[in-house]
Amino acid sequence: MNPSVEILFQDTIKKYGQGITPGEILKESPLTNRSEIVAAELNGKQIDLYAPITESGELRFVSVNTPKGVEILRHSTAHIMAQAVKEIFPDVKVTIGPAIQEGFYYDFDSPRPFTPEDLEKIENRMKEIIKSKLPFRKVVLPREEAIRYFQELGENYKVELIEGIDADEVSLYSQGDFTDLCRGPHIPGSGAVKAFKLTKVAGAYWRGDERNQMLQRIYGTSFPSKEELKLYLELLEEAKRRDHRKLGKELDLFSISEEAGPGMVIWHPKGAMLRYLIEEFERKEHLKRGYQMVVGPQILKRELWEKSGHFDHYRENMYFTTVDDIDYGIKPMNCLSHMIIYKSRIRSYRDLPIRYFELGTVHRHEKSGVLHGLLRVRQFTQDDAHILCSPDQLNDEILGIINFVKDVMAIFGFEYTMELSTRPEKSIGSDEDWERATSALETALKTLDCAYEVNEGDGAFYGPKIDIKLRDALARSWQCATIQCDFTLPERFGLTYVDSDGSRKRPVMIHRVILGAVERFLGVLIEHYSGAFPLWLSPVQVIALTITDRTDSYAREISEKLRDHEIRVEEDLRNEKIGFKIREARNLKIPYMVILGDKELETRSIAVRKRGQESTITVGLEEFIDSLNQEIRMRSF
RNA sequence: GCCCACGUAGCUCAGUAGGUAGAGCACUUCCUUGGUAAGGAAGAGGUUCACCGGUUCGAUCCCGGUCGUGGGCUCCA
Repeated sequence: MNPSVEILFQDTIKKYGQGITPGEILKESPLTNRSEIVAAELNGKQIDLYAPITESGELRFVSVNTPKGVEILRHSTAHIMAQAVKEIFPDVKVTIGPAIQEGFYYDFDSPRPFTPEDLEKIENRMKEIIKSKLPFRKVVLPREEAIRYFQELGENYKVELIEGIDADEVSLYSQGDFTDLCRGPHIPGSGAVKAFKLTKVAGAYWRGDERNQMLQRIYGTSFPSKEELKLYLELLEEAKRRDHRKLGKELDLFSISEEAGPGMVIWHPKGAMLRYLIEEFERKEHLKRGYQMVVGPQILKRELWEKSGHFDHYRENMYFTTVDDIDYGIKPMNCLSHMIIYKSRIRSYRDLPIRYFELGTVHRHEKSGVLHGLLRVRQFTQDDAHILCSPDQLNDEILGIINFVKDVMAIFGFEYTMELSTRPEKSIGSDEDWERATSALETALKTLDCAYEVNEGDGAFYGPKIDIKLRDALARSWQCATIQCDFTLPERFGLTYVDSDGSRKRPVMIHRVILGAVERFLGVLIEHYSGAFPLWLSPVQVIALTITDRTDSYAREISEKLRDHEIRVEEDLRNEKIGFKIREARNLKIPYMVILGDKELETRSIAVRKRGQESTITVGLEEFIDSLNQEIRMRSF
């Protein structure tokens, strides 16, 4: 019998001789985007365009303009980079080079670090490789043979990788003289790379383990077209413009002083105002939802941290101090005093749920290398709450928290993703507890129709959790809110309540934050709004600009009246031209300028210029105040 | 904590084959009273180039260390 395969493609089945390749089928297909095709899928499995087909099935093509296609393109670009690196630096050893979210990287073991000049050289060599349109070839070798092959080349990392693969055969891809261990698939040839750029060098541990050898990682990216690459690079530029560290300085919001200490934020008047506004907002929102405000001490005796388990598990991240020969731990979390409040009297099931809220300032000794502007600091304030409830209240409580998060994020205009993390290998608590808590979290997510991902085994050792990650204006995500169930602390601290039958029961504790840390949230918020805060959050809402000093007293009168209506207003009475004052007010992104000259003085009016607009409108002060108040109430952007 | 890069006036940055440093903005004073994105002039400002050591007749520049910042890695109870 003549071996043949039946291929379903675009709703029709056709017979081909065995060994036909997707590339050949593509050539005779009526597809109009043939030049975009980088790989194929046979029965849902990705294969190379030049791979002989040996089984029947449904064939699809993968365009470079799809997420799957661009991943293949980037992965192949990483191989081309490795080829260039090996050609220029033969004594470098290759390790791994996957595609990642926005590009690719490849880790090398190099006797000396790469320099920016090296990157340029590598880029140039890559361009030559691409120009010469080298075909990619796939070879399948028995495992042992592949190990021998890489052993001879001295590529011990590859040998280690293959030794870890549980299969009889492994696939190798070559282009030119370069061969790499790889599952594939790959683009048909180096000519398919249209637009790439190497972006940075960095250190990275072999297999991501800090006990291992530090490797040299080169990051790059690759796009189907030059235009897309350009757009991406422009996005990076935009990100730099929005960087909260840059805007924090320009708008005079905060500083981090070497003198004071790394990871310690110093809030300047405008930044402190921003914080105050956020905190006021939070207090109100929590009171509305039945939380009680509490305040605990900044340092608590060391024994208490031993009792909670923090001393055993978290000591490295804590600060300690000794006063009158007594050891204290500076709090890295707020839960302990909340539990002391709970324990201060006997609780009935009628008291539950109890929701304690604290804008709690904590200190954590984060490793020096991880500090980053406002997003990772050593002292920060959490909008922290601990909910103590009976097991059957868990569902409603979690539902309430998720709704809280949804409401708040809508006000700021954030998009977000949710992740449910389940029981890790090392954990404490009974199966029943874990099941109940996990299902409570899951039920709430489903009830509220939330899209979420599950991270199996990624929960805390004391309970499952939901993490909410914000997407900022540049589609980067930041972990802010988190909801964690805890079975340990109520146990360790002997928390109980008296149930309806008179028996003592153990409450469940939920740790949760909505914004996370005020510092981090503000950092993300600054970038989200690009420093142009909505009126209700603007540290300065209105600035009064005078044209000549003839209107100085009128300006003072106007701003005083605005201040009487709790509008945050500044005056610019400097001996400068109006164009100059407007330019500065624009740079400071103040929502409203009120321009005051002889004309306005004469008619007792004001000329209002709104942020983002070129022209002014002349109105009466009362009318202006009314519209400001309305905008503030709406919290609109 | 690890790898790499960087650290010059309040800010953004230039500079020196190693001979004790400059611009713009900001600041002060004066002139200018000007209607929608930078009016003009003068002045002051660095305990001398993050800090500490070393090499040198001499170091901001070379070498070593420390601290800090940035990009990554790891971590993020």
